[in-house]
Amino acid sequence: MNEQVLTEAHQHPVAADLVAVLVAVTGVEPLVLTTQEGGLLPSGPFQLDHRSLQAGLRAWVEQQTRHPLGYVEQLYTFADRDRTEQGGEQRIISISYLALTRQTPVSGTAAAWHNWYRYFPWEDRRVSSSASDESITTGLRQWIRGSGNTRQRQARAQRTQVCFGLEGRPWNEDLVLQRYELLYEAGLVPEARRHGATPAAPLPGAPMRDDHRRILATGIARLRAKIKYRPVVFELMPPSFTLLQLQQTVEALAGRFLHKQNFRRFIEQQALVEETGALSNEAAGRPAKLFRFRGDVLLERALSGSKLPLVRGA
Amino acid sequence: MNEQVLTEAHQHPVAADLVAVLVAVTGVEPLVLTTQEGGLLPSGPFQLDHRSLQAGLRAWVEQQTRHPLGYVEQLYTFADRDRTEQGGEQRIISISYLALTRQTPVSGTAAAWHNWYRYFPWEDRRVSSSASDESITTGLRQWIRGSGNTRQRQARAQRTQVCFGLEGRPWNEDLVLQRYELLYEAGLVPEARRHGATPAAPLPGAPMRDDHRRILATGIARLRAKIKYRPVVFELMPPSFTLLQLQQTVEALAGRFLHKQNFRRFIEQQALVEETGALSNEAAGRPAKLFRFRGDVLLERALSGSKLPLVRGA
DNA sequence: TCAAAAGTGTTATCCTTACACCCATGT
DNA sequence: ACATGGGTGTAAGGATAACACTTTTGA
Repeated sequence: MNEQVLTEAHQHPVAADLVAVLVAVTGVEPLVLTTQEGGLLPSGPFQLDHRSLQAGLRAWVEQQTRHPLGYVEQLYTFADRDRTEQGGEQRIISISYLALTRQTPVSGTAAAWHNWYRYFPWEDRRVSSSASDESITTGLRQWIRGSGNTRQRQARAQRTQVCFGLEGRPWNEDLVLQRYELLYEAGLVPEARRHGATPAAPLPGAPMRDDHRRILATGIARLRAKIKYRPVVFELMPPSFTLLQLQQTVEALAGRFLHKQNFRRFIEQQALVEETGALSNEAAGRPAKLFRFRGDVLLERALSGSKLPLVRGA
Repeated sequence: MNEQVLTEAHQHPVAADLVAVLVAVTGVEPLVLTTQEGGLLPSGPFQLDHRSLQAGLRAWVEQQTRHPLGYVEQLYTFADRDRTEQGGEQRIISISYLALTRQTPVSGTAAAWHNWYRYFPWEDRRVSSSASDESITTGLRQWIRGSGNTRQRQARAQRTQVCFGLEGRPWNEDLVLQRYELLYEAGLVPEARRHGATPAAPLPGAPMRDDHRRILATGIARLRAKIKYRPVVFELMPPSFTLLQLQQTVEALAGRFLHKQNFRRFIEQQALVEETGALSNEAAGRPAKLFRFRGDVLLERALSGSKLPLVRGA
């Protein structure tokens, strides 16, 4: 293999881009911070003076949006697909991050918060599925029919059914990325046109530049999965909150309504919150107890839940 | 901000390295594929002729080890810390992957399989914790004492207790990376010396070059967490296997013994396997039924388990 | 007084954990 | 016969899902 020679000497240069999916929630709306009139996520190149990837990301986001980052975790690193629209010589790698914050107004920059369902209307199952669902199923049915052999047609049909919870299958809110990629393959999102797809009937849902919408889908999927087993929601909450506010925050992220009593049991069973003693009377109705997050439990126990059936002794 | 100027024009070049944590299991041993006498994981630079990151990874691993990859998933992208020992001008980022395979002998290359507990002896709780545990607790106690104020000392003590399941706390097998990083911070692994730590008493457990041992820890942690909710173990199994073999494979990965009957219920409850009809009489004792993995279920249902208390209607 | 939200009680069902015990085979 | 591993039964306890109902406030 003559490639072996390259191993030592050449280090093929690439450009590394840092991209942030910065999320906040107000009331019942999940928000994502964008630049360029909602067409891009905050991002910038990884530079030599950045001490680490995270440090670089923080620098870019704070510069572009005047918004300091709190909780940050790495999402995924992308390099395949035609990543930039112009498509120059150099390869670009995107290292993406999920960041959570209490929403604060952005001032004096081109950054803006947008409801993330603007980009993925089909992901909000709280609204009685309207125009969005109609055009999706129509478009996908066409894509299924458009495939060559019966075998492939069946595979496409099944994939569609699983992703969108059709034919009696349950809706799974975690499959955000799978759904987006399905629509991409089916040529139903404008971004796919850059990949030489037939320009099918456009779907409701705003596109983004480069593959930022795909990155956003990755972020939403990760967050939806994570709130189930890690107390990350609290990064999005004010210091004290009512249980309804907490529930509505989770509902905003998951795009689904939750069962009130069972949700409360779910929360109290994890012993993650404690009463502040104060009451809230912001909403109509009866004043609710205010709670605060017990940050200390994160240290005390390593929440994980073994899940495997261990033997007693060991 | 004059950095803004850089955004458009400059793309600071970095080198992107692809690193694979390739795992297999034989009998009761978890194995990882290495090069350089066990000092490195298979790796190589991302090149212009690689169609995607994964494609590049596959190319490198197949070239270095003659071993084709099956299941592959991205792990994490590293860039912080002094990544290379020489530390040149250029920044290097490592994009790491976890790969699973049925073990096959490697031939005619410098690659070799090693039991991964060679690098992390303390992670195997199946052997009655011997020399390894002794020197760890001693070393960490010293590190705790060595901290300035009482507050920090307490924090270190608590972190140690959670990570290593001390003071009545349960052992959590998922905290592989946290444990390694703790030992790194405490200067108890040789790799830390590159970071200017006091050369403390060396711990049992082989080091690796660059930060490959950290990447390996990341891979093990991911795999241990994942086997609990995704049927990835089957990537490591032969086409047909007994339930004991399956259990021992999981035990090898988790480093813990499992409860036989409950493990079987756990498996059958997920309906992931079916009997082949044949029997195995390789081991002593009564011949066991052979099973095969039902790959079809992966398509049928999107296994996920909502976990959130949804309302009936929606 | 009525709408809106808070909060309590209760049930059946399922999963988890932990026992104890019997079965089939090779040496 | 006995060691080794295969396989079954079952009972207690906790978590989940689904009910219905009472309480407290503001308008």
